[in-house]
Amino acid sequence: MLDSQLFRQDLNALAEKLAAKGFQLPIERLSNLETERKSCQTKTQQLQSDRNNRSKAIGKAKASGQDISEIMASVADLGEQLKQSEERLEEIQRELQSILLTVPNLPHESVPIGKSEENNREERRWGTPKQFDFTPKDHVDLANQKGLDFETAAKITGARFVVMKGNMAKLHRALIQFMLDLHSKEHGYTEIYVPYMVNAESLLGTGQLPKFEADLFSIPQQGLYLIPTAEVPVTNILRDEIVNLEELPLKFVCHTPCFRSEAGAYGKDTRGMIRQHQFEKVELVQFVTPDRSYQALEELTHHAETILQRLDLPYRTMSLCSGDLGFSAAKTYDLEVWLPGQQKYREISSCSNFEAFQARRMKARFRKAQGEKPELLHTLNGSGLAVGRTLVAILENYQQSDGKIAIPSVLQPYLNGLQVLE
RNA sequence: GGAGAGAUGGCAGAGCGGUUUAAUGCGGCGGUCUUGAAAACCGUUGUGGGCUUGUACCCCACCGGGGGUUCGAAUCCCUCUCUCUCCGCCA
Repeated sequence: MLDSQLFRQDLNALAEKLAAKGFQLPIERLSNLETERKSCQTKTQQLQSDRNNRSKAIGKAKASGQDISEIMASVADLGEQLKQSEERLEEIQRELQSILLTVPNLPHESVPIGKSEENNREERRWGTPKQFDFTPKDHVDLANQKGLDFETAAKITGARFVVMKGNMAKLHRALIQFMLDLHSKEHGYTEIYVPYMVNAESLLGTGQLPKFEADLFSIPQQGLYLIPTAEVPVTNILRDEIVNLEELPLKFVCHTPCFRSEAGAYGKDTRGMIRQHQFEKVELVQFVTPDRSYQALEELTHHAETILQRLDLPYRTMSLCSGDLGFSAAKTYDLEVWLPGQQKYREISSCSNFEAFQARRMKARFRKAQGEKPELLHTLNGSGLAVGRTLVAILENYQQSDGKIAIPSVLQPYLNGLQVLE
């Protein structure tokens, strides 16, 4: 959420900035609501003040045994007036709030302006796509005899799920372990375990609600949702909290399954495990002071890149343009890994700085020193990495002419020294 | 699943319809004293919002969440959530 003060100033300037993100600000409606809010709030508070004073007077008069009928009469009409005023104010504020909750974050000044992913800016490339002396297969063709089983998953659940068996399942697990270990041992993240179901407040805090309910799996009976990313439970750890400056930065690494309905992606990536309803992800989350959040974004992105480098997977780093930025993000780097089966770079990580956007929704704050006013934190997160897609990248990049798949050396210790997946 | 108890400021803990917009203690911060520190003493110490060019002042809201009764609610009523104790069940 943006600072509500912004909506009381130059709405046209604000609207212009939001237009870069493809959002149309309802200027007239906002300015009308804001005008009415101001007069209604002032009036309501005046009435409340009146009521408080008269009620106190009644209390005192009663205690000293005086006649209170006169004061009681003077207060008679106040009640109804106050009630109406309070109800109207509440209505206005609810409306304002419901608009504010659907306004996306503003892009950072360093973000390229553009409409779609074609306008994303390539920041750097790492590694060279391997030249195969045969036609590389995609992961589905490669793995259907090696333990990736979409048909069984379709039977027991439905489309966009997978069953993994034997060494394929172990390789998948090894990736998770490798990523968690690297980030916690070398990058200073604290490993954390969280619930895979969250309440609506948490989703509101990180920005998935109220706008993107259709993308979620929900459990209406209990009023819970399956998490679409660990970002939701982990970031909400600091909801309604005030932390001390000395505790910052807070850095968490967390492995969870992620559940996404993929509504609106019906035709996309139907083959294989690029786009599943359930997938594993290792997520990096940071809470930092506002002055160093952009430095933290560079660091966090580098932490995610390190995984790809250690696995020797070629990738490129893209800076998303304004129109391609997510709802809550001020700036995002996507990491795209090379997939020989598709002859394309495909997203495998997304690293974002949300500035105070999520923190304001969550009331996640820090205090510089005893007695100082609390300030909003900046929150960041990034995949480090999406595990399913990393598995795909390994299968496709490490395939051999004999159809077997070499195991990256950094993973072998996690697989009892296994060198080849047959 | 059954029975009961509870949720108050950073923490502990009183208040159970007005005279307190929450007593007291601990902790934090500032000061006095001291070569310095401790102790003692004095003062101060929640969050959000409104008004305001900004500050100060002033005002409003907040005693787990929501709703109600009342001129007036931390206090009474309803409801939800969470915590604890006992019983049952259980990985």
